[in-house]
Amino acid sequence: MVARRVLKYAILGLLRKDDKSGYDMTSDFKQAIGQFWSAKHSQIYTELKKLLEEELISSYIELSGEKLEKKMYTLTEKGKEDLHTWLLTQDDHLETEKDVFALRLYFLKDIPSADLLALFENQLNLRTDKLNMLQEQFAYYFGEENPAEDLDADELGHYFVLTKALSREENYIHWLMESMDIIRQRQLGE
Amino acid sequence: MVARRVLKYAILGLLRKDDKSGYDMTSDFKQAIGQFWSAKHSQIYTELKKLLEEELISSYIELSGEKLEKKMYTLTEKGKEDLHTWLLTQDDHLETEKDVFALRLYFLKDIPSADLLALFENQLNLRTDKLNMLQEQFAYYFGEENPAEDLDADELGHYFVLTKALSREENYIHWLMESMDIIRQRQLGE
DNA sequence: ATCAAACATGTCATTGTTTACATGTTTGAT
DNA sequence: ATCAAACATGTAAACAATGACATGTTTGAT
Repeated sequence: MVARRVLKYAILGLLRKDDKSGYDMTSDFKQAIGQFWSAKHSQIYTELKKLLEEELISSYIELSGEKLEKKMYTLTEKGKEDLHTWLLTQDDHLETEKDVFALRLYFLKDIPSADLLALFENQLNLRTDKLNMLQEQFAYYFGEENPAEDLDADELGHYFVLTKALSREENYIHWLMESMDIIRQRQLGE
Repeated sequence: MVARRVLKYAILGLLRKDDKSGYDMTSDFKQAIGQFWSAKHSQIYTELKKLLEEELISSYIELSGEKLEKKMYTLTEKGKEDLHTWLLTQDDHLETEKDVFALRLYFLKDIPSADLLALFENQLNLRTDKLNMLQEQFAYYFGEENPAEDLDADELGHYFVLTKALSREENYIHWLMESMDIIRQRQLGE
C-alpha cells in the first residue's frame, strides 16, 4: 500500500537537524512520530544502504565505548534538496486509511450483542491506554498550561504531531463509546 | 505493514450475505468500506485464487449478457467458520496508523509559514470534499433524521462504518483549522 | 563478577501491495 | 450505428514491509 518511497523521506526528515544512526531512527519510530510512520530496523538498514548509493546521505563511524561502531548518517546537499522538495509537495488525493477494527465491524451482522460489546470493550481499553500515554508525553514536553503560539519553530512539528495524535485518539474513543451506547440501547429492545 | 492476511478476511466478509464476483468486490472497496480497507483488482483476483485452493470459497459461472462470464464466489462451511473466528478475534495491540501529512508536518522546521499554510489549505480542501461525500452517503442511506437504535441488524455495520468515517473526517478538519490558527497567530508575532 | 536489557548492525525469505500489461464484452448516450 | 464508459478477468514485474535468522558490545543492576 501507501505512497511512494515514504520511508526514504522519513529517513531524510529524521536527519534534518542531527546526524543519526539506523538504531537511532528505529528508536525515533517508537516515539511521537511513530504514531504516523514507522518501520522495522530491517527495512531501515536496507533503505539507508540505498540512500547512500543514491548519494542523498553520507556516513561515518562513531565509536560507542571501545569496539562498538555506530554508523552515523548525514544529509548531503542533494539529500537536503530532495527532502525540501518533498516537504512542499501537495497530495492530490487521500488514500484509504486502513482500520481493521472498523472492517471487522462492518461484517458483524451475525455476531450477538454481547460479543460485539466485548470487542468494543477491548478496543476501548487499548485506545484508552494509548491516550494516557500520549497525554503523559504531551504534559512532559509542553507542560500542563496552554503553550500554542509561543513555541520554538523547532518544537512546532513535535507539537502538531502530538496534538494530532491526541485528537485522533480522543475522537476514536468518543465514537467507540457512542457506538456502545447504541448497541446497549438495541439490546434493551431485543 | 499491516496485520496478517486482512484481505483474505475482507473478502470472506464481503461474501457473508451474497455471492459476489471479483469485480463486485473491487466495486465494494470504492464504497463505504473502502474508507477502512481496500485492494486493487489484481490483488483481489490472486487472493480469490488462493482462497479457492484453500477451499474457503467455491465458484460458479454466471452469464452477463451472452458471452461475458462473471465468476461468482460463495463461502464454504469452512470459510464461514474461519470468518466467524476472525470476527471475534480481539487485537492485542494497536498498529501505527500511517499518515503522510502528519509525517511531513513533523519535519517542517525550515518551511516558511506561508508554504505551511498552503499545505494545510490543500489538506483541508481534500478533507472537506471527502466529508461532503460522506455526508451525502449518510443522508442517502440513513436519512436526515436520527436513525440509531431502530436499524436492521443488517444495516448496523454500514451505519457504524459511515459514522466512524464521518467522525474521523470531522476530527481531522477540526485539528487542521486549529493548527492553522496557531500558525497564523505565530505569523503575527514574526 | 554475573547477567539481562538495551545498544547496535546486518541479511534473507516470505508476504503484501501497486502498476503496468493484456484482453474482451455490455450498456447507454448521441 | 458508433463509441466511450463501465463491466469483467487475469498475469507479471517491481516495490514495500515484516519476521526470522545471525552476531556482537555496553550498561547498569544485583
